[in-house]
Amino acid sequence: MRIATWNVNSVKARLPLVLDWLGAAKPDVLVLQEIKCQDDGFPAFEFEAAGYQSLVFGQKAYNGVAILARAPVKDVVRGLPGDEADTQARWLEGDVNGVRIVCLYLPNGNPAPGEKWDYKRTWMRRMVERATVLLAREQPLVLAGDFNICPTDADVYDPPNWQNDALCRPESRALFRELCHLGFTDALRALNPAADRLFTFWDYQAGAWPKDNGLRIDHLLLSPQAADRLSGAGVDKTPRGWEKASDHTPVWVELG
DNA sequence: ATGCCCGGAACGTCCGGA
Repeated sequence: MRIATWNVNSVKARLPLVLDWLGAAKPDVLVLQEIKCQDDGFPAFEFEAAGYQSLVFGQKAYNGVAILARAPVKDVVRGLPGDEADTQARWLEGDVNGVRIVCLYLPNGNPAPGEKWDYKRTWMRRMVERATVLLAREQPLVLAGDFNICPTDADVYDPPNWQNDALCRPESRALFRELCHLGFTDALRALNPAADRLFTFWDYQAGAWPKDNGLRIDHLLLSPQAADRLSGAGVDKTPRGWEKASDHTPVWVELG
């Protein structure tokens, strides 16, 4: 079972590229972030024609997450529990062939300090709470998405310039480790322990892509029951080089 | 010098992204 994550930076603007990639990579599940549309604007018909069912938690203009799957998605949860007042569409759960899939779009948090920085940390505490509940089910579970966190300096092209950014700050990294220490495996890092320049995002600005000035912020975290089945993981950099590319590229895992 | 780019909303230019 192949599961992939991709922050597409508008699903409408990226539709031809996503369809091309689905046809080439043939994942069983693809989770999308920053779809930037409401549920009724999501191109479900086009994905259905490509063999994928759509589960959408959308929002006008900003955020928005979706799960594309070849098999039915069951036991759906829309939104990260823990704050009824939170209106941002950043969390979507469902079971696919017995594997619990979470598609998440963690807040950026810049500038720090500030309201957005506070929101990021509060959101991450809610994520830790929810992940604890899901881990107790002792089923294969994959937290996949744009975490907006570089776990270590090895995940940053220029660590000194990024040390005060919300993606790299010690508080962000500590919360990410707290999450991992509940029992998750960072799939890409587990299979590539010494690799550097293992990036998933390159800014549109300043020639970041041709200079390979990237960050690793898109992750797939596996519960023990999922990690036991881990047989492969990778970053597919090809779509970042396409015309009209997203600034993120797909990351995938293979569960045997 | 967080500006360069990009998408959405909306129709001029700002917001958000990371």
